[in-house]
This record gives sequence, C-alpha cells and structure tokens, in this order.
Amino acid sequence: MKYIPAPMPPSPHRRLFFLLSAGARRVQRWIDAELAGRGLTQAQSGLLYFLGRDDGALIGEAAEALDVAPSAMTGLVDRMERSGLVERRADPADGRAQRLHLTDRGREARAFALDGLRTLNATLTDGFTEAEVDAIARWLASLQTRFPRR
Amino acid sequence: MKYIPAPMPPSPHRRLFFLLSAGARRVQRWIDAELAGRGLTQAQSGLLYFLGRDDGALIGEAAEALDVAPSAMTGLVDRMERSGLVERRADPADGRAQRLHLTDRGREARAFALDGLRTLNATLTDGFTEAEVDAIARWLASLQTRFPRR
DNA sequence: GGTATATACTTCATGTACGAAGTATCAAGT
DNA sequence: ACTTGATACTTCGTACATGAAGTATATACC
Repeated sequence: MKYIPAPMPPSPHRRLFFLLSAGARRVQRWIDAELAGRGLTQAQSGLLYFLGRDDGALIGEAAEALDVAPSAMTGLVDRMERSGLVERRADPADGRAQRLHLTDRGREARAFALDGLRTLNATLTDGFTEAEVDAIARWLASLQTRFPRR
Repeated sequence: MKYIPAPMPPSPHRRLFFLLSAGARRVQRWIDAELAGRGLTQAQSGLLYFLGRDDGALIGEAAEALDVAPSAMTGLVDRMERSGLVERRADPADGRAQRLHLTDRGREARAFALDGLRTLNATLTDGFTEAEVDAIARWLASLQTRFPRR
C-alpha cells in the first residue's frame, strides 16, 4: 500500500513552523546539490560571500554576520581551510584573534557560488507579487528580532 | 572595535535564501530551548505529533510525512527509543517493516510538545494580516513543489 | 519454484549546528 | 604589577540531516 504524501494534516498545530523548517531544508538541499560539483556546500558559500566583502574579518564577526554560533564557525573554517578555500592568519595586534582571508581558489569558488545563489534568489521570488515578496521578506526578517539569540 | 551586526548587506545575492535559513534556525533554536526542559527536541516533537495521529506507522511513512530522509528517521527513532518515547514493533505480516508506537511516556511528552508548538505557531502569525500570512504560507508551501526531492 | 526487482530499513561517512566548558590573551581598575 | 573580568577562539558531546551502499524480505514474472 502506497503512502500518500499528504502535505501534513489539516490540524494547524505544526502548520507554519513545519512549513518553515521543511521549506528551508528543501532549499538548502537544492543549493547543496547545485554546489556539490565544485565541492562546495551551502554554509561554505555563505562564508565565501561574506569574506568577499569583508576580507580579514575575525571568526566571531563572520559568525555574527552569518548568524551562527562561534563554535559552528570554527568547524566551518576548519573544513574550508582543509580544502584550501580560506586561511587563518594570526592578528599581529591581538594574540587571540584569527583573521580570515580568501585564497585564490576561494575567490574562484566564490564567483561560482554567487552564480548559484543569484539564480536561487531569483527563483525564490518567482510567481509572487512584489507586495507578497515584501511581506515574506518582512516576516522572515522579523524572526530575527522575535526569536533573539540567547 | 565593535562589530555592528548589520542584518546582512544591501546586496541581494543572498537575500531571501539567507533570511529563510537563518530564520528557520532561529525558530528551531527557540522551540528546542522550550522543549529542552523535558528532554525533547524539535525533531522529536514532529514524530510525536505524527504518531499521535498515525500510531503504528512505518518508519518510511513517518519519514515521508515529516519530509526527512529515511536514514534520518532511523536515527531519530533510535534516540527516541533510547529515551523511551516510542517503540519499534516488527510487523507480523512483513518481515522488513518496523511499526512505530508511542509509549505512555511518549503520549505525555506529546501533550507537552503540542503545547509548545501551538504557542509557537500562534506567535509566528502575530503582527501580520490574514492576507500576509496566507501569502507567507503559500510561499513556504510552494517550496515543496519548486524544490522537489530527488 | 527460481530468479529478478522492488521495498523497508540500517549503517557509514560527512556536514552542519548548538551549548557548555576550556585556554589564552587583552583591558581595566586598583 | 596584580587581580578581575571580558573577549576570541577551540574543544567536546550531542543532535540532526544527507547520500551511498548494504541486508533482508516481499513480490512479480516466467
């Protein structure tokens, strides 16, 4: 007997929350697949994007800009340093700080990743009016203030 | 020098996608914290919810309903079986199948979790008009069809 | 009945994320 | 100079998610 994938029941208990987390995972999977050819991932594209604008940023700054925990950024940088996309350089003025820099490979990868992100963001607004997109964006942005860190 | 946590730059490259994944993580963290007192997590609340309606479902059916990979469901069930919330029972008619059932503790936990989910979903619509919520819900639901599995 | 394919699930390797706790360094106040 | 506290980062344990590959059982066809 085949299971019919009903898009999660009438009952509203899980409604918006479920749609949000399931939707985010779907999109993430899609961009991950898009980037996989170059050995990149969604999270890595975020750091590449950020460092293209803020080369030499601290790990904590990158974590804040991408809204992840500092410990998550440590791991991300570890993996990206291993694959030669970024490098850590000790800050000469502050013994605690590690400044992040794109490598040449990182800059190439970034160009590729931004292409994918551009396409994705265009697709995401497809079929919705400007007013709707605006409401959606405001709603998503409001989550940042309504569900604060800490 | 203090880093000003600009909510991710003017450039729209990462705009909606970033808001979506960051927003989903924020909300997830919030409900995880809410449930942590009872040793529950967001993902576990999903399975509790589902089994309350579909007790005796197959692992694959649960995976489909919650939109996760079957292998992810295996792990989730492992953890929840360890903490005594659900149990696997071999299907007498099909040697491959494992039917999932809530335990008594699972049923209690479910009631608690649904409370949190109810509150969360109410909060999520706060401050937005019915038309806006409708657009948001339609947009989120559209992700399922626009970014299909596989 | 015997083989081929499909199905249900598990295992493994990898990536991402969190919080709590640890280390090292810097900055302030005394 | 000496604590005291804040800051920058790392490490550790846990949870969750994926895809690829494996095992076992069912089913369909000849």
